[in-house]
Amino acid sequence: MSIGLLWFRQDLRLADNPALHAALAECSQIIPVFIDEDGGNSGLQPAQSAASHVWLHHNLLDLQQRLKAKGATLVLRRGAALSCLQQLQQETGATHLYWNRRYDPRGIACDTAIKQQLAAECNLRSFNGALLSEPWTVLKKDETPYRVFTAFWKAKLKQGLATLPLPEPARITGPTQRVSSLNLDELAYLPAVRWDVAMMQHWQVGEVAAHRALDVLIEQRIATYKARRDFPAEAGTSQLSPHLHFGTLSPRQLWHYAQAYLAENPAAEEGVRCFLSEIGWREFAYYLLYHFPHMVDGALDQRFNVFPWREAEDYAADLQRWQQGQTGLPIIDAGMRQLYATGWMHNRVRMIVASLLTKNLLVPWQAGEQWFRATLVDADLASNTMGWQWVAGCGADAAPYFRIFNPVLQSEKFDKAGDYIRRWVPELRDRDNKQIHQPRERGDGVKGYPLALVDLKASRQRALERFGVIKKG
DNA sequence: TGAAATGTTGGGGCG
DNA sequence: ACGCCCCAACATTTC
Repeated sequence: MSIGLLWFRQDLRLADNPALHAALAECSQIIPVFIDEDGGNSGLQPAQSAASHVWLHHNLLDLQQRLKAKGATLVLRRGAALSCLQQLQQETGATHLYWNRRYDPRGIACDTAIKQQLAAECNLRSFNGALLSEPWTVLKKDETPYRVFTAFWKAKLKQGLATLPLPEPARITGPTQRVSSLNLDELAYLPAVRWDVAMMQHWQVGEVAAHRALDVLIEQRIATYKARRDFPAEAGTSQLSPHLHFGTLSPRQLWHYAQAYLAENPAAEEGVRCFLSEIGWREFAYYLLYHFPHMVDGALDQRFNVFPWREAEDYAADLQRWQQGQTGLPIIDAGMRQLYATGWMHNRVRMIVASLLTKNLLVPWQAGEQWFRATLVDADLASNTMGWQWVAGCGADAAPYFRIFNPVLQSEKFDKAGDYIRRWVPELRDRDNKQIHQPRERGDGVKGYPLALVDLKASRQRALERFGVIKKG
């Protein structure tokens, strides 16, 4: 008789789950487990990913219920993964251990140690559940990793990605013995002050909800995705990012459903291709993180190691106004308030607010990345790191140093009627459609809204001068 | 997956 | 009728 430990991490789904699939094929009893590796005093403090922890709480609740309906009970533990798994193996006499791989440096180090330590007691098997293909399978001719997205994506598409998603199992047989578990509440992923309740009104969590959201994307949005995704007032994006982060959807499922839709609707090709290339950017993010692990906290482009960002005591007040959506720049404040209220921000606006912080305000990208990590329900180390470095100009395929967004022009272009701004900055509701994009100036008669934090023209000039140093290498 | 400065062109007003 | 100026509207270059 074989007993399999199935370790859930960022793959909180039953369908298209390779580790689960293999465990069911090889074991007569399955013990699903989730470990709170960052709880207590180890590693990151909870506050550093507060919003996504709220999502995680609800997602674990969903997984618990779905597993129970199939016949298994989710075991919750807290602590270092290695010791938790060692203990579980001894308690249960498990013969196998299964997981889907992760690609961040800490995760890889942890998993490698487990493989070494548990190999004697357990048959260990890991799978790809998070990516279309593994990072090490795509390299340039000279066997070094790509640093340019289009070349990377072309090479990846050329691999052929035809594998069909795995089905959801009908039944998962749990162990005959009782396995002790923490209660979900003991993991304390919900905050003491319940700001999470309002935030979660914007979301539906779990695997069924993920597939509903996918249906909405395919049936209502993907055909017009290319044309509509850039307008933050519209529901033109997929909004699947938290589902991808926690794995209630796999990129392989997205790929398959989108291709199936395309086969029936050839006219939607442009939209489908555009959406799939966004999945490609996610692949690229994981790929870069795997090949260049120092990206987590340092610039990919080493020339930026000596870049003269402002010092913390100098930028602290500006950073705070940016975080609170009180910069006096309408599109910026709209975005930052949407983020704080809903745990999500439209991608176009993410680029605009990030450009302001890193270029106009010369605040190091790490400070912005940290705030996004704390406030986004989709907070994802790989995507977040790549995105911020891309905007700051120190990443792969990065925006050149001179590409500085003008938030007023961006606003006029992508929120022409001011709907997005009015939704999130009610102080400006009564401005006309021309005025609503403009920075708050002295004597413009608007009440209860701050004067602009920076002069856009002067701060642009300052950034050009300072970033110009990088150009010379 | 820019913005701003600079260059070019062509229509209309006007002397 | 003609040249001149102005200035959109677009294109190109530079940061």
